[in-house]
Amino acid sequence: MTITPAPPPQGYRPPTLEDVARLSGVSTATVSRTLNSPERVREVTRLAVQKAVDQLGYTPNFGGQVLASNRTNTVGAVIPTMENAIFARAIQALQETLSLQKVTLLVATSQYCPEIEEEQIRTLIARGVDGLVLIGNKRPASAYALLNARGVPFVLLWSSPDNAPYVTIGFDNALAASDVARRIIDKGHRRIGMISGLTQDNDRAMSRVDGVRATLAQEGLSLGADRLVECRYSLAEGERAALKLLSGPDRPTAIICGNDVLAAGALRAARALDIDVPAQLSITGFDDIELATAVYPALCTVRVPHRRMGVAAGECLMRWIIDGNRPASTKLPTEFIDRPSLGPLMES
Amino acid sequence: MTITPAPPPQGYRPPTLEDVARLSGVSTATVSRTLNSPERVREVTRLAVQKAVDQLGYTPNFGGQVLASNRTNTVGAVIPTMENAIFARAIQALQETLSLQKVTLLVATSQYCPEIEEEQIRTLIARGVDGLVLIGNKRPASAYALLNARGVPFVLLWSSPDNAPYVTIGFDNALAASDVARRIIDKGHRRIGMISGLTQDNDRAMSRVDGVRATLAQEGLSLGADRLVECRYSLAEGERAALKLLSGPDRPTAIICGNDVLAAGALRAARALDIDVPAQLSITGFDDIELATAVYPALCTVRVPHRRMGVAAGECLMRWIIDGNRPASTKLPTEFIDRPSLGPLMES
DNA sequence: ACAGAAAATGTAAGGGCTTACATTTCTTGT
DNA sequence: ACAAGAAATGTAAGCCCTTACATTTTCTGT
Repeated sequence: MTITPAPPPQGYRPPTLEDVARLSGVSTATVSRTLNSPERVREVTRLAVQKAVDQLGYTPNFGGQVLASNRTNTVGAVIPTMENAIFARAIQALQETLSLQKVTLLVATSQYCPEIEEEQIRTLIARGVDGLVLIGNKRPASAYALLNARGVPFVLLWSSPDNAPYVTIGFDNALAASDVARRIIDKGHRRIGMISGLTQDNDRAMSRVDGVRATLAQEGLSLGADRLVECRYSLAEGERAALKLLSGPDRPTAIICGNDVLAAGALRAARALDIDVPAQLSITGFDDIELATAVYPALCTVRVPHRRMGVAAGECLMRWIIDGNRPASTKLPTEFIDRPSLGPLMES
Repeated sequence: MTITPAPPPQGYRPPTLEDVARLSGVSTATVSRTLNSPERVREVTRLAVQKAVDQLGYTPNFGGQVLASNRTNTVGAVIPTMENAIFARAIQALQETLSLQKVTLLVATSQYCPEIEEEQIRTLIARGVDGLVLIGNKRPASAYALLNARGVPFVLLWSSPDNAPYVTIGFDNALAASDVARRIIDKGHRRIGMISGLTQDNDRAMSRVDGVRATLAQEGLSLGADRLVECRYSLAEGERAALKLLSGPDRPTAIICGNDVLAAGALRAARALDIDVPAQLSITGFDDIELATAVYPALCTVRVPHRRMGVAAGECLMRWIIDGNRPASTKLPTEFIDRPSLGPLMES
């Protein structure tokens, strides 16, 4: 069995536009046109060029293209993490949308850290991305300055378009969370706790807390320090946070979680403490990822329009890049998903 | 509130190397050196150049760099899907490793489809990636031809290095699966079923089935058509497959799943049929993603060295790209993770 | 069949950077 | 203080493509 794959033939120089032009007997301009706007080339010419291209195995040189056209056909996205399926799916949708326009997506992650995010934005800009997709609207002014300095089109996802003067494709986090709280109250719950992601630097997490707080307030309830725990978005941290909420006196009968991963952690905590869900404790999540139905009982949650955001971001950004006009923001709806982890308050 | 962010100043032309050279009173070559190999420039000069760079806010033009150096400092990876956390995490590790060398990662997904994968490889090559990371070793000859034609360094992940004449950083899928089967047998199980990912086009799935089959054979057991179901890697499909395995007569007392997602699906099926895990049915997974401990009971599984593969792939590829020598393959160990979803056979 | 308009093609000028090689400047050892 | 070698810097030739504009070919209507 041959172990060494054919090495690049030495002295081999990949064919260039000029080689194709020579072989097909036309100018380089015509070859370029054949490749980029075939409708502007007569059929016979086009065929001849095509033939030469195939024969030589010609592939355009990326650097040359970029230098000459001043476009990379690349869009960048910076997401907090790929490990939460919700972002992975949105990115997938974005990618599919962009690839329809022959645009490639560069994905970077920030680990929810503003400094890393800014660094990633810088890197992507240095790579000449034609546009950017970012999550949320809370970031240092220096990051926005960077974006504006280069005039790179960018759209924000996940936040509410109401909250920032940038093109945003998102949904009303506060309203959705508020709705969850309302329904929990309607089930009779009064001792309600919340596990939130870190609200520092995270407008979505903040809005969700605000929404819950506002609704509780309508009922004269509050979300005191003993009823609200912030932690990073991980199963283990969610579990720890829930243990804390559940171990005090007067423990909550319902816990609203900032996302499904935290809720799954809370579920694990309930199991560890031998607290039945939903009979003794209701738990709700946010996102509606697959995990929500993998756990038992299945998580009551909020469905976030991740795919629609991804698609819309791609379309919106491409429009902006191509015609140069800053498009409008879009607010998408969320959907409350009722599942068994939320139940009525039982008298105890 | 201003709605329109500052537009790119019209007539604005980003500063070039030459602008920096002029301002700092040196040649463009020196500026280039200052940026790319500062140790070759005297300190006073370096400082002067740095100052000019800062003053002008200079950023190298990507196209120019690529064209002149014939390197993009980009590596591509094609993975089946981002929605399985195992790949997401490996990619994360790869990305971190590459970024140490100022290399950017382009990620594409194939949805486990060989044609899409080939198309993605083509696209990445057209974008001038300096190297590629691919999952598995089973793909059409045309895909390998593509890779060889351009002489792009590439490494394969996840497969066993024994199975293909390419640089591979993986582990012994067959052995790991075999080990799982062994342990299940040792717990007394004899009626053993398996839910596998689609083995067509997937050497890892195939190897896992082979491993299980071999071990069962040692005990005179077989994995007949009634005991092996193939399906796509999703929770719902795993559930459906398990329902099938569990609804026949003489149902298995243990089900080996091709990954954790399938196992979580199987767990859901067991719950639907009111079959207790592990008392009446043992279930094992593969990967050891977070999901494995989010479900109840926690999944017995095999820990796959995803991060190590990602890191090794990055290092290996960069070495290859830089010094031009094809590196060796690496086989990493896996670890059996014993958790409650696997229990001894109970007399019934 | 021909003028004039439209379509197709060609010419050639960049675009910004890296780097081989040439030149200048600095070190070192005596 | 000077020659020889080392270090630093400069010169200029590409790298490959796109596109504005110029030229040629084809088409249209009469």
